[in-house]
Parts: sequence; structure tokens; C-alpha cells
Amino acid sequence: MEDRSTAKGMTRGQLASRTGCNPETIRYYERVGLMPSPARSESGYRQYDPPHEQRLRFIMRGRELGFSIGDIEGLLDLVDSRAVSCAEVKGTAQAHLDAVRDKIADLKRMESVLADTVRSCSGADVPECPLIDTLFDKDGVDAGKR
Amino acid sequence: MEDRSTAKGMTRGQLASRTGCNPETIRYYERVGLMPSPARSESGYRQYDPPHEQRLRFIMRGRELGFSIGDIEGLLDLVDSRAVSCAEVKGTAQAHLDAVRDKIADLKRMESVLADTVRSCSGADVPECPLIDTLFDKDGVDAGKR
DNA sequence: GTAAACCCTGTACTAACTACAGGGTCAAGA
DNA sequence: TCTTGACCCTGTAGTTAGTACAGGGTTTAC
Repeated sequence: MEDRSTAKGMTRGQLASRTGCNPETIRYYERVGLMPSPARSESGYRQYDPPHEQRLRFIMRGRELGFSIGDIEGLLDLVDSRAVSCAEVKGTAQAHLDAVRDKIADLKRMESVLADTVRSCSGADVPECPLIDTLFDKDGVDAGKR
Repeated sequence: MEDRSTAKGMTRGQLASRTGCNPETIRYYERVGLMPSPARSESGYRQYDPPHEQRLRFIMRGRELGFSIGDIEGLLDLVDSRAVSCAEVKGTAQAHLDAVRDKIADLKRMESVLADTVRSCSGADVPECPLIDTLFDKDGVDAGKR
């Protein structure tokens, strides 16, 4: 048997603390197929190598950027198949960027209605509330879209 | 038996099409206690009145503004108990507005990283992709928070 | 030797719906 | 009158992206 210093690999907990990922999430990524099933020790413990860590960091950065699990799966398939083409990746990213911009626009509409309403609230202990009135009477927040 | 023109009330489908709410969602709101259980016809059909419609519109506007089901429950409890005080409502709304602003800030950070990366993508059919490189190599998008 | 701190599996839970499956009812047209 | 299609009912399962056990086994440090 060889005696390389990294022969044993990391446990799930070690990978988790190196990356900041929740250990249960690592198991979840394996279950949904984003992370490959790693080698196991005799007693059944998962053994992770540096390539696993790199892949997990890729997934985590993708999630931070708001890509869905499905999007990341697609990007990783491109990487795995060594058929990464900038064109395909750009498509995914541009679609996601558009979705993020839509979401920002939605939230800004919400913010402006909420900010207006909070401003008009007296904050006093009185039984009239403009926010309640807004919810009961006015047009939807989507009015701004029309 | 009386013969008022609106005696029968609306069916679930009629309420749904008047408000634009999915009929299944109306049933869901009843299940979670946001909508009261309406009267039933002899054959068991739900019968809705104008007050139900008003309440449903309130819920829908609250959801459009991003309030959670729990928030809306709280607001409706205040309304139902006739103890609406501007102070309490303002607390809920201000907390939610803060959450919306945090979410906008998160999404803007995402947007700027995505926009930079998409811009740097050639869009050509080549096997190097700066987006993939970004996901593999760089610091997280949360770097901007520090 | 033993106790803490890990690891394993499988399952259940979260939010806010949405979508059936498998029935019953109602209204309009032939 | 019959039939067809559009509705209604109930209960349950699926969705997203994890998180949180329960009930066991293992490893490590003192």
C-alpha cells in the first residue's frame, strides 16, 4: 500500500468546513446528481479529493449568482463533456441575467409602493391605516407595468 | 324562501375569474386559514359573497407586494379584530420594506457580476469561456458585501 | 474505556402554490 | 330525455433548494 499524504481524501465534514457549505447540502447535491458519488472508506465514509472541492465551489458560486440547480447542471454538463462553447454558456447566462433584471424591476415596484405607504403611515396608535386602505382599495402593484 | 338576486353567491370558479386568482389557490387560502370557509349549496358547492371577494383581493394585493402568508394573516387579524392600529401595521410593513431592499441589493450585486461576465463572453463557438472561468476561479459574489 | 464528535441512511419538513385522480353536479343542445 | 362538456368536490403528490431530524455505526482524544 502506498503512503501518499492525501491518499485518504477529505470527509464530508472536512469538505464542508473548507468550502463553507452545509454538510447536508453536499449530500443533497450528490443526490440530485450535481456532485459525483465519491469513493468510500472501508467503513462507508465518503472520501473527497481536490477535484470534488473545485466542483463544489463551482456549484456554490453558481448558486450565489442565482443560477438554478438545473442551470448549473447544464453548465457542468458542458464542462464535463469538454464541449464548452462560449456560445452556449452565454445563452444560459444571458437568460438568467434577463430574469434577474426582471426580478429587480418587480422588487423596485414593490419597494416604491411600500415606501410610499409606510411614509403615509402615522405610526400612531390610531385605528385608521393607509396601508390597510391601500390593500383594500387600490389597483395592484402591477399597474406600473401597463 | 326569499328571492334576492344575489342570494346564491358565486362559485369558486366565478370568484376566480372575477379576481384573476387561480381557483386552486382559493382553496389553498381556505385551507391555510386566510379565507373563511364559505356557505355551501345543497350539493356542496362553495358560495362566495362580495365580502369574500374583497378579502381575496386584499390577500392578492398583499402577495403582489411580497408580503408572506404569515404577514397577511397578521394584517387580516388586525382588521378582523377591529383593532387596526397604524403602529402595528407600520412595523410589519417597515420590516418587509427592509427585506425587499436587501433583496434588491443582493440581486444588483448578482446583476453586475453577470453583466460583466456576459460582456466578456465572445459568444463564439470556442472552447474557452470566461463565465466558466469565473465560476471556477473567482471569489464569491458576496465579496462586494465586505 | 468511554464520551464526544463525527459519519451513515432514510425520511419529513419548509413556502406558496399547482396539478392531478377519481369521483359528483349542472346546464345546454340534439 | 339523453348526453356532453364544463364545472365542482375531496385528498394527495409534486415543485425548489435545501434543512433537520431519528436511529444507528465509527473514530478520536483524553
